[in-house]
Amino acid sequence: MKRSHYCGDVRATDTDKEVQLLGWVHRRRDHGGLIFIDLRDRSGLVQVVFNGDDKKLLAEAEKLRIEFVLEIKGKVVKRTPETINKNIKTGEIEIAANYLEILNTSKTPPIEIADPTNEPDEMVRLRYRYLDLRKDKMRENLIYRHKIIKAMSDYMDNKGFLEIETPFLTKSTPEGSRDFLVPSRLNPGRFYALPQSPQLFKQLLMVSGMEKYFQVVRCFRDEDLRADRQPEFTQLDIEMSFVGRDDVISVIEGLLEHSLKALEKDIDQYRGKIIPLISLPFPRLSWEDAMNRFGSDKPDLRFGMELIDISDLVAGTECAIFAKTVKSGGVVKCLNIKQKKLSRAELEKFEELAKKLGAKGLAWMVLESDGPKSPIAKFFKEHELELIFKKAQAETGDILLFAADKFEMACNVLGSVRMELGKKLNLIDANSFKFAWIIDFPLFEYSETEKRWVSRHHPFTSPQGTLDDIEERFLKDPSSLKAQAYDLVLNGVEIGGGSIRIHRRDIQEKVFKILGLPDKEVQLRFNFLLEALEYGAPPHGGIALGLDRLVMMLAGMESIRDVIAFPKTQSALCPLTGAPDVVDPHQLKEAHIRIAA
RNA sequence: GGGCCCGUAGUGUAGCCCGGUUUAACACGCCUGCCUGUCACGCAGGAGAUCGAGGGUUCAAAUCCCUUCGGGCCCGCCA
Repeated sequence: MKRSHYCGDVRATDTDKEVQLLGWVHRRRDHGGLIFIDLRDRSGLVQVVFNGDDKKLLAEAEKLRIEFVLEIKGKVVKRTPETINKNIKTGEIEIAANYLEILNTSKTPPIEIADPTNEPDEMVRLRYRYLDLRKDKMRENLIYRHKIIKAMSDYMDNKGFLEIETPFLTKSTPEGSRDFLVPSRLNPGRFYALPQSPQLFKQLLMVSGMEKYFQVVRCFRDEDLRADRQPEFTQLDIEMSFVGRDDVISVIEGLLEHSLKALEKDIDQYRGKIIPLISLPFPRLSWEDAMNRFGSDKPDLRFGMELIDISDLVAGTECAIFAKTVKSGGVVKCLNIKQKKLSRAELEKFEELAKKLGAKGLAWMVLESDGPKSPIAKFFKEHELELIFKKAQAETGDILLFAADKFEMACNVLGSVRMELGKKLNLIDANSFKFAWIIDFPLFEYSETEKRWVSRHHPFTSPQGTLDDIEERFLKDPSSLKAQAYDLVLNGVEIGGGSIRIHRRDIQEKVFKILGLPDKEVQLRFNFLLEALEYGAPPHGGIALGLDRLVMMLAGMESIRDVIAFPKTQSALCPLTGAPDVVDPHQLKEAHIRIAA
């Protein structure tokens, strides 16, 4: 049984041809003696007519219901001008059926496949995912995803990269996210871990002399879920030998340019999608600039409203909160909301948000024609206010929001407020795609919970500078050490990150030491890496792109789940299969596992 | 671990604030009948809901209170 055409591909040029179609009943319009069926397959819709000339066939067609699976044979006929349907690709023709076989019937589906406006509760969508995936939106998203990943693979191949698979059953490493563990039946009491990323294997492949590696690979992290985070997700993982930061960056820029262009070819398979126009090279911002100007290490560059640092202007004022903050090494920053009205209640909402994020408060000034209305204006002298207004380019009708805190806290708080304002005040053009590189990240950050310095990227990231430099600067101020790391950001979302790696044992050991990892632990967990670095490891570096997130952004979706065929709920459950589930006691016994009750 | 929002026929919603004229409404879908040019077909009729679950307040609870379950968004977490 073979089809002659896909439903969506039949055209006026096929007129008078006998065709054979396979598909699902999308909609039916039963006029009694005349029945229309919209037949759907992956390619789209075509109208099939049972015109009543053949009474037996018509009687059979009367049995048809939504989502029945059919084999249809018939003749392609041109529609009369007044019956042409411009809304579908096949609207100039229809199929005059002369044969119908019902290959399968269908219960009434809990999801209205033909109605794009009716989107059921996500629980229903995931429970009946195979039906949800029949809808245009999801089908188009999955095709779009396939096309872009295929284009990426082709590009990598053309550039001489080898796709090499790395193990899923691997070793748990300290640092980083929580591992998913897999018990080893053959080795009682021992566990594999699913990889958080193929990081160490791709480095070992560089030691192996593979030079250019890539992999479209699943990664696993047992952390709490978000709209853009799933416990398993897909990366385009890349590693190269003998490269520096700019080499990696230019590969990715070329990759994205190529892949987005390739999407244009198949645009009719995912109508409604925008193919972003991008211009190379992407802007680069140092981490510090990104924090200073946008209050985020993944700034959304689709709108302005940058943060303004007024620390030097308030240090000597009588505004105690501001002056004290600056004196103790913190910063005072503000946002200028140009010519927008916000009620006192709305301003208080933003203060609430700031406090939730850990700020002590959020001060505001409403610049009215008769002067600034503000709880804190009285602490400033006239000329002090004027300097602040000048720096913030504030004029009557503007509103200023202030945060005073340690550098990162003040930036993050105003950065979040900025994003909320951007959404609330409609400053964001949903059709624009702003890529940017964030570079010169700090190598370490201090973990308050662990009371020690931890890697901001990962412990294999090469520091900027020489070994002596590193020792000296670490002793003086660990936060001043910069990493040879880079993140790719799109519209305020981190879609990739990478670094030049450490390829010398002595430096790697030094970093482990700084991180406070006991020698024994290092020996146990990372000895294989340290050893490998001693056998002619070339300088190398790479990057990984989060493909789910990238596709989500490009496809205009708000959730990563809309570009994953079978995702999990926020509590990491699969409503379709019921995973995770209890297992048979025999299986537990074989895995040498006892459940603590 | 914490904050916020949601849960009403198969699906999407209204009703909830301020308890009683509600016999829980509307749209889609479903069922029956009619219909030869529709394409969101139309027309006539019909079935379908213990209002997530449990408890409480009250003469009276979808509506108020408490508990609990499930879903979503966020903070923490995500080298």
